[in-house]
Amino acid sequence: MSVATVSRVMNDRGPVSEQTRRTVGEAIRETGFRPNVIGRGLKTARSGTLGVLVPSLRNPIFADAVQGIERAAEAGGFRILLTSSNYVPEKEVAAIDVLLCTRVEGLVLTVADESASRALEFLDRSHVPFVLVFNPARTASHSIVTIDNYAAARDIVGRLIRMGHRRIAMIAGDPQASDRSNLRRAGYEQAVVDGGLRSGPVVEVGFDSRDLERHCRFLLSCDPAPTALFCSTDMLAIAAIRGFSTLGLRVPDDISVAGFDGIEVG
Amino acid sequence: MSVATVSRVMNDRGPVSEQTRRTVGEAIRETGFRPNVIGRGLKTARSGTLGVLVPSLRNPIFADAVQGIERAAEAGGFRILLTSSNYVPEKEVAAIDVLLCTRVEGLVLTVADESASRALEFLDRSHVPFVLVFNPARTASHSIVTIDNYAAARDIVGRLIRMGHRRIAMIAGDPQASDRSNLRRAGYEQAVVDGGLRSGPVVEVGFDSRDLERHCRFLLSCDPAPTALFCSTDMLAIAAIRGFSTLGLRVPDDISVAGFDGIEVG
DNA sequence: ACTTGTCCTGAAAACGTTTACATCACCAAT
DNA sequence: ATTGGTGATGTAAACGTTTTCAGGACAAGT
Repeated sequence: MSVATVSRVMNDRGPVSEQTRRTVGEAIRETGFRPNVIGRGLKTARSGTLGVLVPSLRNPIFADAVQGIERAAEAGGFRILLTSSNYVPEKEVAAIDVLLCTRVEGLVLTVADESASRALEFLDRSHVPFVLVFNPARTASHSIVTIDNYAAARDIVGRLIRMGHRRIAMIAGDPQASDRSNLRRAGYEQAVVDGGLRSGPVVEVGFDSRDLERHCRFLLSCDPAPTALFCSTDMLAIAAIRGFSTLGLRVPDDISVAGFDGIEVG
Repeated sequence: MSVATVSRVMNDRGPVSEQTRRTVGEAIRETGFRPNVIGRGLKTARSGTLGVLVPSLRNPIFADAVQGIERAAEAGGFRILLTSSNYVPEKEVAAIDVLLCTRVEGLVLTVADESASRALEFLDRSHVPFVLVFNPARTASHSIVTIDNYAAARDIVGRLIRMGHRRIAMIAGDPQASDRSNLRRAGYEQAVVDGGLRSGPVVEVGFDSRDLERHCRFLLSCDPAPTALFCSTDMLAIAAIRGFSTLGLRVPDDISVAGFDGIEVG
């Protein structure tokens, strides 16, 4: 019973007599032997892991995405190494670097757009396959999975117009931080023009949605006051709903609020 | 410039002349050399990874927990290997097994209580340190991090009573699935008794909270109808709020709803 | 000149696997 | 009796590190 034989038994590879197969099997059970995948990895040059990088798990859209990635990875026999950047661009590159050191066989990631180019050229040099999620394609050679932010935003706002709204405000994310925000805003503008309306009050907010109540108050003070609000993310929409409700307004009775992402709220 | 020297440079360990340090540094930069942590792991018997197992990332309470774990792990120089069980007990044990094969140096996990004993004896045999989260301690020798579900539930319900409610319903999770649910229910009963009230209508639901509207309708049909509802999780509370609102009720005007977990909703 | 010490560097073993190759026993066909 | 094939098993090298050990160079103190 050499190590080679044990390896053959564990992997069902190569000829092994029924006799030894049993013997080895018993020994494994008795000793609680567990193959060391890191030893295996060294020989086979495979880690069996995929790296995942998201800004934060506190946004359900990323949590959902990770959940899906995990499910798919498991089905393919991969484990996932999870890291989050907390929206800090430097941490993105650093995190990718440590993932590469662990020899992940692939990466699934969402990066802040401003740092995309830095992170991307870093990745390109690494020759590890990667997929961008929620990020617009920078060059044709990258795989991405995302949605048509422009068209979707246009559709949502179009729907508000068809519901009879004539004055539609928007809360947009930081235009520096993300192309998504810009695309969604462009969709909004297009829909408003298509509907023959004037583009309503638009406020741009950073990542910090804590003082959203202030923005809500501003929107209400506009003349004419908007009857509907389009937010570029669901997280903003939720914050806006809360903001309006602290201000004594009812959603959707007093003002309609539409979000973007389709987060599951319970 | 032997491999030993390179190793010394990379780890700042042992004496290296300034001259070679520079030479090696340049070579590393030129070739884009990245140390192979899995080779290192083989020698040092350290993987630098922690295993994390949660039921699902779709429940924000777990997503938040994972986020926190990830932050702490990173601070300690660890990476985390994330798996989820989807509430399937068999997958829990299987997942733990693959994590052990990858030689995680520790585990942080939330298991379904019914499978706790199986998973736990499995872990005990492995001699890998682990911490249970959201799980009640089974034996004194296990590390856990959780809360006093009983006392917290009692406090919440006590607060509802102090707010003037005299008829308080409860929606409890599956009593088979989780001790949490039972403890929270016991806290509820205690608070009701302490308040000199009769224990209101209580419905028990499984994992599937989709037909919660039906339960809401049932609660409203009770005589006397409850003026407040205590739910054993925030997810249930959210679902209940939605249920009531489809039924045309306003929360909290028409009925108060209290949850449990402190999920961040926006 | 000699020891002694310090600083630097390389050789080699070890970690736990996989795998190419060699060996051996056995049986069948010539 | 030889050859050849087949199936079972062992040997040893290899993967990329770390680490122990053994030099080698060189200066300083005797």
